[in-house]
Order: sequence, then C-alpha cells, then structure tokens
Amino acid sequence: MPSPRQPRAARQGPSRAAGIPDATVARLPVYLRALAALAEEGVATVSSEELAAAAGVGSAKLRKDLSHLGSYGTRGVGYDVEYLIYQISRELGLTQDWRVVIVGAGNLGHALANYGGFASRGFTVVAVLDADEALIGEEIAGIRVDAIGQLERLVVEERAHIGVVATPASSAQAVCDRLVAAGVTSVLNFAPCVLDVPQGVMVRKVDLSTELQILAFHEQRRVAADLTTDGLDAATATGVVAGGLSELAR
Amino acid sequence: MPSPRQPRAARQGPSRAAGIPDATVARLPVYLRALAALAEEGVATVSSEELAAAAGVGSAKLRKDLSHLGSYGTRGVGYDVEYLIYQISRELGLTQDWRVVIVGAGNLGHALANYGGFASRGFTVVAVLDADEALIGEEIAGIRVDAIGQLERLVVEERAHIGVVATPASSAQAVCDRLVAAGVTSVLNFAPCVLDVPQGVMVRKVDLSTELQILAFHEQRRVAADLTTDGLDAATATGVVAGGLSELAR
DNA sequence: GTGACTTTGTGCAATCGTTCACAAGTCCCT
DNA sequence: AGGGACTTGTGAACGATTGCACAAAGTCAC
Repeated sequence: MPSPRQPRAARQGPSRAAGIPDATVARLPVYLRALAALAEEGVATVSSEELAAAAGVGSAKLRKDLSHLGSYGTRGVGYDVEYLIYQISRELGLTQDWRVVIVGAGNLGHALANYGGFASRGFTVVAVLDADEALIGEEIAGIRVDAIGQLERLVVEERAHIGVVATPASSAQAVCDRLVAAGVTSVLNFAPCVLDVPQGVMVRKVDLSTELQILAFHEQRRVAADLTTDGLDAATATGVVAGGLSELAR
Repeated sequence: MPSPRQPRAARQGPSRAAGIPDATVARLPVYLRALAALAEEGVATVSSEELAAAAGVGSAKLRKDLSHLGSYGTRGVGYDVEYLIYQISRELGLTQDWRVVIVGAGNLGHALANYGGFASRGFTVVAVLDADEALIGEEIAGIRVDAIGQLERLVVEERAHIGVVATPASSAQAVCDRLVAAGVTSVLNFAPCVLDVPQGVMVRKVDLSTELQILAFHEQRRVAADLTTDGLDAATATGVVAGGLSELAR
C-alpha cells in the first residue's frame, strides 16, 4: 500500500491564500500595540529602527513584515504612526466588531470577561456561559452568566464569530463541537487539550502549562551550562548534556 | 573562504547550544499531555501515527521530534507510553521542582494560582504578590497574598526560578526588573507589553489580545474569500464587512 | 529459523522564515 | 539647485523547519 493519504481533515494550517505569511500576521498585533503606545505619547512618525526596538524585533524583519501590507513608509523619514495604525488595523480586520462568546465562568472565564483588552480593539463579549448552576445569573463585567444550554440560541441570536473555550479539558471538545455546530468559525482554546474541528474552522491554543514547561526546559539547560562555566564555551555544555543523555542510551 | 563567523550575538533565541530545535521543544509539552491521557486510559504502547493524531501533528514530524531526544521507540511496535513520558519529562526538566512567584493577584493572578496544571507537573507556586492593600492577606489556593514589597525577600528566601507577571502593563516592566534583580531567570509575561530583560534571562509572552487579533485576521480573510467564491450565502457577513470597511474608506 | 509484516529513524528535497546589504527615494542645509 | 545624510523597500544568501520516502530493525506466526 502506497502512503495512506492523510484525510486532509483538521488541518491547522489555514492560509497562504493571500500573500501575508503567518509569522508576519502573528507579529502585527505587537507592532500595533507599540504604535498605540507611541501615538499616546504624541509621536507622529517612527523609523523602522525605533519601532522595531519598541516591539522587540530586528528592524529588517519589521520592514519586511510591513512591506507585505504595502508601501506605507516614507524613505528618509519613517512611518506615520496614525496611518500605520490604521493600515495594520484594517489588515487584521479590527475595523469591524467581532462578537465573542466565552464558555466557562470559572477563574479563567472571569479573568477573560473582565480583560480590558477585549473591548479596546473591536471585540465584544456577547455572552458568558457556564454549566455550574451556582454561577448562572452572576454579572461579570456587565454581562449576565447564562446556562450552557443557551449556547446554540445565543450564538445564533448574537451572531457570534469567535468562541472562547475556558472550560476544564474534559468538556472542552464537547463545547467546541457545539460552538462550531452553532456557527462559530474561530475558536480560542484555553483548555489544556487538542481540539478537533472540521476543516475550515480555525483554532488557536493558549496554554499556560506548555509555556511553563518551555521555560523549565531552558532553565534546566541553563543550569547544565552553568556547571561547565569558567572559561568553557557552549560546546562543552553540549558535551555535558550529551553525557546526560548517554546515561540512558543503552 | 573567509568564513564570516557569527558574533554569537545576544539574540533572544537562546539555544541551539544543544541539539534540540526550539520548534521541537515547543511541541514536547503537547506530546507529553497526549501521552498522559493515553496512560490514563491504560494504553501501554503507541505508534507514531496514533500519538501524532492525538497531538494534532503529522507522524513524520513527531518521529523527527522524538529522534532529537534519542532512540526511545521500538521498530515494528511503537513507543512505550510510560517510558516516553519519563524521557520527555526529563528532557523538559520536569523531574525537578520549579518554584514560581506570581505577581498580580487580580482576576488573572487568581486564575493562575488556582490553575491545577501548575502543581501537577513539577511547578510549585511559592508566593503570590500584589500591590493592592485590599488583596493582601487573602488566601488563594492555600497561599497567602503578600505585599509587593516582599518581592525581593521572597524570591531569595524561596529560591524562586520563574516569575509570572500578571500585572497591568503599566507596572509590568518595573516588576520584571525587580524579579530579575532578585535572581529570577525565567519570566512568563501575561501583561500586554514587551519586556526588556538582560541577556541570559528568558521571557515568554502569553497574550490573549494578540491571539484574538490573529483569529480576527483569519476570520476576515475567510469572509473575503466567501464573497468571491460563494454566492450570497453569507448575506449577513457580507453586509457587516462592507459596512465596516466603508466606514473607513474616506 | 524463516518470512511476512509493522514501524521507527533519517537522508534528502522543498518550503518557509530571517538576515544582510544596498539601490532608490526623501528631506534638509547651504 | 545641489550635495549630504538618512531611511525605506527588497533581491539574494542563509538558516531553520517540514514532509517524503525508504532502509534498517524489530515482532509475530508457524
């Protein structure tokens, strides 16, 4: 049997459909935030060097990223802050309002619903849902917590685009399925699990535990390197690590 | 050939020092979680195909990732679940306990301190700090909230490795500086801003707002595509987009 | 022990992303 | 008006990551 064709389903990768690389898209919000801070200070124009420093990237990368949107800078001068804010916002789709449903009103759901950044840039929380009777009726950030049973009705009535899953992992997939069935096409998942979705639905995951584990990896690596300090370079550290592995190589 | 040696620049990128690519490290926690779920179900061995499906990646990628840790599989059979859990845990540094300080006991700090995933895998919250007098003394998940003034003392006394910044953006940089000065070498930043740290300190950012904006980009892209391909199936979306854009067209 | 079957580990090629280096504009000063 | 200083936008080199295809290495049935 020659290569059992992958059923193409549940493919995370969404879109080189239009010419903006995913890596660039992921950085645009950072630029936008840096620009907003500059605008706040009354700065009218920035060079790629300055903006890059504020965003924590290299200037060449920043210029290439922005070049994917168009030629919005002026040579010899830099970028007009307000104009660039507008262009990036437009590209990201922040000029329209996106309606968000949050499922799960536990600690995390509370934090999310109260998060100021939501409203600030075109995102409106239209519903907060939970399965726990005790939470239903509570008001979070001016929004009443509804029963999970209202999910389908609210998604349709409120024409929600984005669903936020802030439930325990055990119910995340079921909640996600219901969100998608009701018409949600983008899901932001805070539950520590992989969500299966039909082709065409976009999922992004925010995972505290994963981030901590990545930090732990680098901490451990640092400690291993420290053991070999005093004039020894990284090559030696590599040796030490390899030695650690060899302990189990047989 | 003059061989233009890279000057070992103080890049953010920390570590090709040892052979594990960053992209692989970022996926190891996902594999670990999938493996834990399998172990829970009593599964003893998995093939790369099965594990890859559970983790949402391709099987070739998974095998290449695991090959960076060593040869822990058995050809013709697959991977022993328990053994692989142990190996990945060890590589990630989860076999030792990492002490975590959380700064900010607002909504997010509460959620983080209560997050079960912390304790489950080698992470111990040793302190929760806040500047708000009203919160000090409160107990979250069995830990008393201390005043921000205790930061330096607690980091040193508790020998904390990792700092979690869950404060407003306005105080994030100051808090981060104090954490680093006190001896923290890894920072997990939830505040919506870029943190400057000295060379050698690792920062990772978790940013809700960024994730939402990335989703918005793809939503917008999808809607635009629907306009060209589909007929008037998504009449509502059509109206919304046209309206949203026209509002800014002048 | 043998042969059929399964699955890993990996060289290779293609793709994707980053960095360098510089021509082409723009502004300012004289 | 012209020259010098500065900055963008981008071709090209480089490096990292992904996906393919298959030999090597094991298991299982008999």
